[in-house]
Amino acid sequence: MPRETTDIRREQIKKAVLEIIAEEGLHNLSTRKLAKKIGFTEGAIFRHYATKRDIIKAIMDDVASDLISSLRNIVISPVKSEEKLFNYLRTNVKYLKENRGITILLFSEATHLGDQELKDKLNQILLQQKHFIVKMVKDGAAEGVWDKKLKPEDIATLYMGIPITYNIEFVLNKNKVNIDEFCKRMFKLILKTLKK
Amino acid sequence: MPRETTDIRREQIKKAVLEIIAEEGLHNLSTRKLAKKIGFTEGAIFRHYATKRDIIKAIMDDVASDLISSLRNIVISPVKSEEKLFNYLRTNVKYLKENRGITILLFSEATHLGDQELKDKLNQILLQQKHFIVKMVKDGAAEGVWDKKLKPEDIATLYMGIPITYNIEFVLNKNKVNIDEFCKRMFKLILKTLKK
DNA sequence: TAAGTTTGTAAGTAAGTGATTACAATCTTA
DNA sequence: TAAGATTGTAATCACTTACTTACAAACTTA
Repeated sequence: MPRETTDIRREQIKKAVLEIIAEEGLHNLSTRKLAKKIGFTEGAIFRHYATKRDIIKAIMDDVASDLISSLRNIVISPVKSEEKLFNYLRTNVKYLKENRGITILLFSEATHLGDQELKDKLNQILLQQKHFIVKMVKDGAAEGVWDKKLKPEDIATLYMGIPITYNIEFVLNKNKVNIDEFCKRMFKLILKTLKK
Repeated sequence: MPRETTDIRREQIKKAVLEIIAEEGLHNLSTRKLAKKIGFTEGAIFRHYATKRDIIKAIMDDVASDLISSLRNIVISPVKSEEKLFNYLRTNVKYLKENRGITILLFSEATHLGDQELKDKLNQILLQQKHFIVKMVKDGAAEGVWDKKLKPEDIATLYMGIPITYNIEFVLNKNKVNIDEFCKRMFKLILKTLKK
């Protein structure tokens, strides 16, 4: 195997990790399997990451910047609250669908890892998302289109369940769940909850 | 260790499995640790269950009968739809909180196990719950208190996210989330969605 | 081009995994 | 009470795990 820079190798490793997790779950991710997938030896992996957990941590940092920044762009976009919230939901669900490995990492295994550092990272990501929802709901209320008596934090909590539920349904029933249909239906309900 | 019947041992084993999962996660459950927790040898475990997976399967069967039957009792109870739905939510969330091991098994690891038989069992449990929600919503609509134009299946999907979200928040923020407060706030939102 | 750094390999480590075996103690039943 | 079934133990199986070590090849810089 030809030499490559650590930066390139790190990206390859993270990518391969997510593929394995998506296909076989975190519990089936071994450094042996990982090395084979990338096409070099186990020793090389530990040249670029000190431990297996470091790879997971690096991936969670990626999510924190990738997903969160694309959601942030929606939150600050100059469209009406209603359209904005729908865009947000669609982007959120789509991201989870197209990044199965990350979803598993976030909502299943990481939640119960016992590893406090990983838990903190996850918590930060979720808190950031909640913050986005709260902001959108507040803006909508300020615009006068949504109920001002609602607690935005409660809406955020209710909202958070939607992408997670989608993921579970998707895993269990595979391709049966259409993403656009799903988002439209859920959005309709949330909208009814939000309206005066 | 004194002799006991297989029935008694099976219960002890299942209980110990759930304790270990609740404390350390499924990935930290080994037959060695399990034997130590119960107080006898590994060989004894395999006297009462053929494989480790068989234990997990047995536990999921327990859930299917325990939780589902207590939820069924609420669904067929002779109270008003509104009260019924709240009781349901409270019981559901409470069960998940008080049975952390089962929750982990259901919503995290089992979802991504790759084991089709376990997936099927989980799917059955979730479908049953959805069916319950659909029935309650339909009954409420028939009574005239709730919006008949709503698709009960959509409400069921939205509902399903609530207990799961509670669990994630509970794991990440530990005791900070009060169960009664949480249920009341979420119920209020669902009710607004349901009303005409 | 020589010296030092970086990236790879091959072979290994100790520790842990689920499961099995041979055997003994205890219970049931004839 | 004898025979057969059931439940336990201790030792061990073959295998996988994350990670390390000794060394060589390739790249960088003087």
